[in-house]
Amino acid sequence: MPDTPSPLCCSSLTAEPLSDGDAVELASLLKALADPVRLRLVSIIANASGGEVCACDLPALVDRSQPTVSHHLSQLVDAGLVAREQRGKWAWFRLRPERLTAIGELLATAR
Amino acid sequence: MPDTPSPLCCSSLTAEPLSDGDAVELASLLKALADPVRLRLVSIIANASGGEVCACDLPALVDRSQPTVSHHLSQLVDAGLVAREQRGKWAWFRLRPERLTAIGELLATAR
DNA sequence: TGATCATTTCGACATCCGTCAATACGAAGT
DNA sequence: ACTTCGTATTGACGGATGTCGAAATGATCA
Repeated sequence: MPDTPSPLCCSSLTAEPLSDGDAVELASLLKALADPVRLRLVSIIANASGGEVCACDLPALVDRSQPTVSHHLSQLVDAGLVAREQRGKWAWFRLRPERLTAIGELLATAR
Repeated sequence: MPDTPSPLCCSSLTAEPLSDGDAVELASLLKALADPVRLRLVSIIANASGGEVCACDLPALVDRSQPTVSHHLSQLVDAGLVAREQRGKWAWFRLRPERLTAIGELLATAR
């Protein structure tokens, strides 16, 4: 699990043509976000009071089975967009804003 | 073909939980971008001198067959990220920066 | 150690997606 | 009209993805 992925920090879509490797990495990041359920999970976590949400509440909020929600959360965590913390028997999730804003700034520099 | 899609303009990921419909629409936009070949196409177009590229050059640049490139370009056009113009027998493509920056700003407002 | 409860993993299924070869379409020129 | 050449569409194939029920894992408490 790469904690500090490489190309997000400096590359811009418009500064120079994307290398093949950077394109694959950026695509996998965007793919983690490019699903309605995962987008709603992210926005729910972002809007939670205290900035964190218990996994136990999420299946009802996005109207999916508990295994499905767990699957989507894993993808968000793997992409580095969301952080997972185990507290007692509950799992809590919070946003990693740096990652989101990094993607955002990369796209926002289009000209 | 919606020329002015609704939720991109005002909604933020963090302002309030995404509605189901907005999530679907945003997801389809991100999905259009979440592919290595399409990302490279976008960055190639963005870096082209004159801001536009002839379709005839693209298969070689992204190392895919002509039908595959045409398919990807269609998806980018359908998503409103790229504009297509027929000139003689050649098709030229240019970026639609507003759409890219809109996505970017939406993601960049994560907190 | 058992029992209980929250979460993840597994297995299966249907659908979607990227890809190419073959074909069809369209615009220019002869 | 016919040919040529660039681009789009079709059809098919393999692999990835979203989904769920069932079973496995892990953590707490009695």
